[in-house]
Amino acid sequence: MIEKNYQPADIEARMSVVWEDSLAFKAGRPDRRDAVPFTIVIPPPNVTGSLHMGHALNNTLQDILCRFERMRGRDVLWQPGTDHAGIATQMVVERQLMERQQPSRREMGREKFLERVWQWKAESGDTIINQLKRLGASCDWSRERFTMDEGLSKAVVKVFVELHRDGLIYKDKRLVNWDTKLLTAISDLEVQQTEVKGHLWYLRYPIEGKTFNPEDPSSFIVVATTRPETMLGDTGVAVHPEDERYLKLVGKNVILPLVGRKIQIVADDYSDPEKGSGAVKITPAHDFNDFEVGNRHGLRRISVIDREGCLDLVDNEDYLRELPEGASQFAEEFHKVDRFAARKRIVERLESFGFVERIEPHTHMVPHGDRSGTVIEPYLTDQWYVDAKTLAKPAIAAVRSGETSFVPKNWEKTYFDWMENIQPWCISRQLWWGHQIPAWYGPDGKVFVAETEEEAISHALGYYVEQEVITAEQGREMALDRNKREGFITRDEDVLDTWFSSALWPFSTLGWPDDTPEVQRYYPTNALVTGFDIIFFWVARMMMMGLHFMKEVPFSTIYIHALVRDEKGAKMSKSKGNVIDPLNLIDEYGADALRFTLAAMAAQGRDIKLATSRVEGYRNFATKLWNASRFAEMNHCAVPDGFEPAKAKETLNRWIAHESAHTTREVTEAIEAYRFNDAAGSIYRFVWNVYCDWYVELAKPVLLGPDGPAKDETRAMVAWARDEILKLLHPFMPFITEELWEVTAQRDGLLALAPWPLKPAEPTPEQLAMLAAAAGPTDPLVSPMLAMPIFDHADFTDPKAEAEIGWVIDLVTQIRSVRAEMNIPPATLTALVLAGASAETRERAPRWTDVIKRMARLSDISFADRAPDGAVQLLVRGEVAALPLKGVIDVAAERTRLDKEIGKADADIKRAESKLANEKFIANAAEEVVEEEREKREAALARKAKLLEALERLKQAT
RNA sequence: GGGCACGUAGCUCAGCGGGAGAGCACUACCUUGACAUGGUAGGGGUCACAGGUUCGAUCCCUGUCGUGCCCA
Repeated sequence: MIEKNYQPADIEARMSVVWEDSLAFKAGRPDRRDAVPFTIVIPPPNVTGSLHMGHALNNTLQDILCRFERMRGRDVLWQPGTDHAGIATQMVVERQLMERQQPSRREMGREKFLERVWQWKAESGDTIINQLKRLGASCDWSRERFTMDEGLSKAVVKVFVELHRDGLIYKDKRLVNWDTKLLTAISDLEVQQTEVKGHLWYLRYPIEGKTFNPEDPSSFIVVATTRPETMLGDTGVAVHPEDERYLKLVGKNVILPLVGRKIQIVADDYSDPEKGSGAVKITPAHDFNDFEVGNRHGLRRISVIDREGCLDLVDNEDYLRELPEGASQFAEEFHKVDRFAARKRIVERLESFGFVERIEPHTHMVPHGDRSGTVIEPYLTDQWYVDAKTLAKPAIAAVRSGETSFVPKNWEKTYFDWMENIQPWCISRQLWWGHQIPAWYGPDGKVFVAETEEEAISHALGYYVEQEVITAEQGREMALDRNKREGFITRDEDVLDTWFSSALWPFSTLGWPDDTPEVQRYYPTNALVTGFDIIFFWVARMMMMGLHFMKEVPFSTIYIHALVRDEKGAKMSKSKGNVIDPLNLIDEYGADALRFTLAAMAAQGRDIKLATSRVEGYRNFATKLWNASRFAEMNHCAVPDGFEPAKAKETLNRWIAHESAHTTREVTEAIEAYRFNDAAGSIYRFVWNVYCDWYVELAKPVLLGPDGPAKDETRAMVAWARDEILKLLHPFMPFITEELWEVTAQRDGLLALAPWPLKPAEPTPEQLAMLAAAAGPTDPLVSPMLAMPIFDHADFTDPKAEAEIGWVIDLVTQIRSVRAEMNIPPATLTALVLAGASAETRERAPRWTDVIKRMARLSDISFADRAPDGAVQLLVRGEVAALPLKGVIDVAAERTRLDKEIGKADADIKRAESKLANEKFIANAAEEVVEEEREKREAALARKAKLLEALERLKQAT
């Protein structure tokens, strides 16, 4: 029994339990053992996060694919899980500690702090998972993974050790993006360039051997800089090799103001003669470009800023080397001054000595940390790097060859551009929460990379015995006795970039490095569904790691969806306060409505500006379906055993079977092509504008009429078409459809596992051979080329039924329209006269008398040779339908109406004729197009003739 | 500066070489036995602008203006 009102919250709560209890989403169900697998790995959300609109969209689309393929009979694995999100999570917990005025991370120490983070993960880790369940995500929840699980950690260590062994991971001292607030290195991708209004300072650097005089330009060279405080670390000045202004100065030295260091003027292309003064100061330890210039000219690197962004001068050997007397006093004065305060003070000091020529306002891009928001400091440290350039090569080739393809295709360009210019990937982070790097250091700092500490110590002992640092005897003792080797080697404190473990997600979640049945069966995965913002962070790295370790691409299709924005097109962000919480929408309108909205708006290549009114509209759509199902129930509609829609006798029933088959094809093809919006639009139209608006209405007289074969068949067909709707709609609106499926009939099983109305074809041997030869997409069932369906009922067509029902619809629509135009009240019934009707119409009409009378509010339908005098005359598919309204209608108004109609016909005739008169059109246009134009002309001419006749009759009547 | 999108009804968006579409909003009428979270009918657009290609351009090309995003 269907409840009177559609209450999404009740249904959704109940269906979640039903699915969970029946293990509906479990991969590898026994009944699917022989089925072709279909795999998607979820983009793992941050374990401490909560569901935002982007997740809602992302997971809705994945769920549509998974539910669709599950219904098509495949063994679906939608692999769920969460990401430990190193920096983000550590920040959350640290903030908590601060708010609760508890000991800080450093005060409590690494071990205690990590315990604390795990505790927080245990408390909040279920939040997002439960939210995904509320959305209806049909993941195999029994397989949930976490990037810091034991198994996944094992994969991480293995990958690190192997890449290190192969020389693809290495340690290097170079400039990194340093976050002075979080006190860690971050990767290029985590840096956001932000436009900042700053200044360009023009500084005078005195030339060696000349007496500095601010009035004498030959006594100094002017350099322009945006960061005057880094001048303390300058080790050169660069000018362009072809810049004639400075040619004779190249090779000479300048004396660094305030510091007294002697530095060289070098010629380098990096200096842009158009910019600033054409001369730039070179600070290799604090600027990426300067670092390169320094390398080219063998300039020293002097770090003058510490990890917290303060000047670091006292006891700084690099800084103090070769400085004149008195330099240490200056160092003490500025030591530990914050970089921005130092900027001000140094400029003041320079000004007081006349070293500042001028200051210009200057807008430029300044790097900021995406998490901390603080200005990133290029900082010289030892970090671990991945040789991304080498790993990128196969990843580029795989997309070039089409083994993996992007949908929409234009993202491939973005992918190639980035991959072809890829930089070494800095993977070490000075954090505590994450995978600790499996590297140990011996007493002299030598690195031993190994999967376990035992392994590392054995390598180390072997090495140091060989090096005669320890004796063989000592080595043996230390190997045997844990206490004796205590502190001999120490583990690298750093952890890995979160994205390092995410990069392994498509195979680590399946149990790799163990050779599990899941790895065999579900790798490579079929589709990856994600937003463009993580193509670099995640997609590219999965491609690299997948190809390197599995020798196969991780997925054959990468579907890139849009960003969800607010109604005005602004990116949703907490700081702007324009965030729409998907859970609020679910509470208010139901998960089905939200899902349908997102799917309907997910047109390729376009951002989604979410308007709540759309969600409301689709909630109404769900209500409509609910009520239509109630109607079917009230009329005892049920599908009898062995019912075959294609064998229906009644035209109306054949028509809905025809329309249903058409919709099935449309929806199926659209989902296969990732055109979610088209699929949603197609099913929406079918449910509302075909099934509800016409089929059910046209069926009412039969259902309310006397019992008999026609009524039996109609009851069956109403229920059958409803079931087809439930199936087609299920991937989009799983809750309401599953509920209706359950309550409308005795079922063999869940709708989630019911067969899709249109089955994919098994590839033929020829197709398989073709596939092997082409070495193309590895997934025959989703490859468009091979998706030649075996139709069951979906190839059913009945043009005759379509024509007949089309006539009924046109007739009713036109009568309604003219009634409204003539202001005939709904309560007034009118008669209908079919004038000069064809044999076909005379045969058809009696079948629809009840329906037409009911829907067009008629008292009677009759035939006549010609329309009665003073009647309103309509042209329906070329024949006259007359409403004798003498006395009721305004004759003048009717004449105006007819004139307008004639005008339209004239316009059509004119358009068609001008085209047909054009020789070039006849010569060049396709034959069908020309023929179509002729038909249009004939139809319009006929229409006009009839209308003129009608007008004539009207005149006679008055 | 380079790249990628996008300017279509009041709003949010589809469409895309052969007569402009949806939802919401709006107007009028309707509580008819699934549904007022509804029904019926209707108004509303030189498809940003200017050139070009074509028998034919909202659609393809070029340019201009405007908007957004990504990378330097």
